Amino acid sequence: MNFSKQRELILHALTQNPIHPTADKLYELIRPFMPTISLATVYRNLNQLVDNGIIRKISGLDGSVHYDHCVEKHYHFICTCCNKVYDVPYDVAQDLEQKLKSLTGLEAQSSDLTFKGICSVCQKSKKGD
Amino acid sequence: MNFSKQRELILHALTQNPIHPTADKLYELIRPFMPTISLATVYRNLNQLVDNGIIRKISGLDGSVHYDHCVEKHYHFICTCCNKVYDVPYDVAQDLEQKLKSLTGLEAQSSDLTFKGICSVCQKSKKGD
DNA sequence: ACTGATAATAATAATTATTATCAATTTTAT
DNA sequence: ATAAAATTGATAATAATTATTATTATCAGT
Repeated sequence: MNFSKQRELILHALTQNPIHPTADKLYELIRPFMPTISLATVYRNLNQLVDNGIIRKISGLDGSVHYDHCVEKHYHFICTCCNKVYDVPYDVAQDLEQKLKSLTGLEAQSSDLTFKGICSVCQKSKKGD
Repeated sequence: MNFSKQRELILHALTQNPIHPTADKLYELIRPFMPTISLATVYRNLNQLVDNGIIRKISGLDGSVHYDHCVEKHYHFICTCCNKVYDVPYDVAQDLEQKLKSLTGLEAQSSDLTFKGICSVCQKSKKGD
């Protein structure tokens, strides 16, 4: 992977906006700084960054894929009401790959744990109605 | 939900083909038995069955969503080589929602754990080359 | 500084996946 | 049997992603 301004911007936008954005949201975030950037470039770079283990994909939300700049092990909580993605600390479940191997023999390179529910913000606003 | 032949067939195809198929794959599987069924009907019914907790969605594979007839708690292993989806028994990780709550306070309605790696079939065939 | 090889880009077309629309048909409860 | 509600097939519309193509940027080696 060579250096490119576009890739820098995408990575920077991901790091500065820990909102687990989609490719499209990133495109929006970056355009003010580089109006000429192409959506295809965003997609291409995101895929490359994922392939190189620099960022992570989060799927599970309906429709589009979200991205996460944080490589440290952690999980996600998706609010089914506001669709926000929250981080969940690693100690909720540890060494899952190891347990998988000892129980089934399968060797996983990665694991992805995602919870779904209603976040506290949405629970409060619902009560307030 | 009313009864309909189409829904019966979709559910039956899912149960008889534990390959975690996509909507499109199910369409293929069903057409020999009912050539007039519409792809839209397949999508519509899958969504309804998911909403009623009769089947489950599996996302995480690139592209399309896969479906699982089994409602019993279990997880998945996706082979990055052949793209097959294997079932992983529940005892690999138990009571995750409870641990989430006690550690973070978040209340999850569901959790989804997916491993990725290369299955034994693909590992063997690679060695054989 | 210049060059060739390669990688990356913008713009857009193409593809794939899914949902919405709607008139016609089927199912269910009366 | 019949009316209301639900479901269907066909297709259009939308959304998400990937592929294409001509052009431009990067970088190691002159």
